[in-house]
Amino acid sequence: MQLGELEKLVLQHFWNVKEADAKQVHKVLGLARGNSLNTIQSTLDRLFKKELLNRTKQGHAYCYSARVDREGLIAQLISNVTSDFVENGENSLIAAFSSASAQLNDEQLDTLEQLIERQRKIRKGKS
Amino acid sequence: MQLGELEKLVLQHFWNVKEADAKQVHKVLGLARGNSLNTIQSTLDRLFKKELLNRTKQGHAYCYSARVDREGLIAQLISNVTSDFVENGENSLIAAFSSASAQLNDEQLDTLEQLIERQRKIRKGKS
DNA sequence: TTAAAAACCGATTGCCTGTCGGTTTTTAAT
DNA sequence: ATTAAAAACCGACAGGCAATCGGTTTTTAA
Repeated sequence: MQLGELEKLVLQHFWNVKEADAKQVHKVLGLARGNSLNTIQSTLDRLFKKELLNRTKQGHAYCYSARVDREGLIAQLISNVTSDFVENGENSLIAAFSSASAQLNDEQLDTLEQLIERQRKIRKGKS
Repeated sequence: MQLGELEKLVLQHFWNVKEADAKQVHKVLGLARGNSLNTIQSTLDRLFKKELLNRTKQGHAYCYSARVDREGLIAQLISNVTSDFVENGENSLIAAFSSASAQLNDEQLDTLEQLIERQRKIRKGKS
C-alpha cells in the first residue's frame, strides 16, 4: 500500500489531534498547502478505505481519528514492503532486523534488548 | 522507490544466479510469465538505473548482477518507507518493534535476542 | 561487408495519488 | 414543512511509475 505526501501529512496530523472533521483538517493542513476542502475530503476518504483512519458521523460531518498509531503504521509499512522477500513463517520484523542490525548503534541495541525483556515480563505476569 | 512484481522477481533471481544477461533472465523468468525479451530488458535497465543491479558489457550484451543483497535491500526499503515517520536519530526498526513486540511469540523473542548478541560479538571482534 | 544480436527509443496501458467541479443528500433554521 | 447551507458523494482529469512491446539504431562477429 502506497502513501502519498498528503496522506502522510494527514496521518501525522491525527497523531497530534485525536479527532477532527474535514473542515478542521483543511484549516490546519490544507490552507497552508493550497489544497481545496474537497482534496482533503478525498484524502480522508482514501485513508478511511485503507483502514488507517476511523470515522463516525458526528452530527453534521464525519469525524475522523487515527486507527493506527505511529508505531503500528511503521510496523505495517515494514511488513508490506518486505513481505515478498521474507520466507514463509519468518517474521518480517526479525528478518528486517537481521538485515539492518549492523546499522544500529550500541545504545539502540541496548534499547531493543530492554524492550524484549519488558515484553517477557508482561507475559510472565499474564500467565 | 517503488518496486513492481517483475522487478522483485528479477532481484530475487540475481540472489541465486550471480550474473546473467537479458536473454538468460528471459529464459528463466520471462518465458514462464509470458514476458517478451524486451520487457525483461526494460526491467533490467530500470533496476540498473535504480542502482539495484550492476552491469558490464560482456562482449555482446550487458551482463547484470545484484548490486545489493537481500538484507541490504530490505534495509533500504525499510528506510525509504519509514523515513517520513521517524525523528532524526531514531531508528525505525526500534519504533516498529515497540509496536509489534506483542505479536511475536516466545521463540521469536529468543531469536531476536540472539541476533542482538551476535551483533555485539561482531563489534567486539572488530574493535 | 553484412546479417544477426542487442541496445535504445517511444508509445500505450493500468494503477494510484492529488486535485476539484458539480450533484445529491443531510442538516438545521425559519 | 420549506429551504438554504453544509457535507458527502460521484466522476473526471493530470501526473507519476511499472509493465509492456514494436520498431529503429547501434554493435558485434562471421
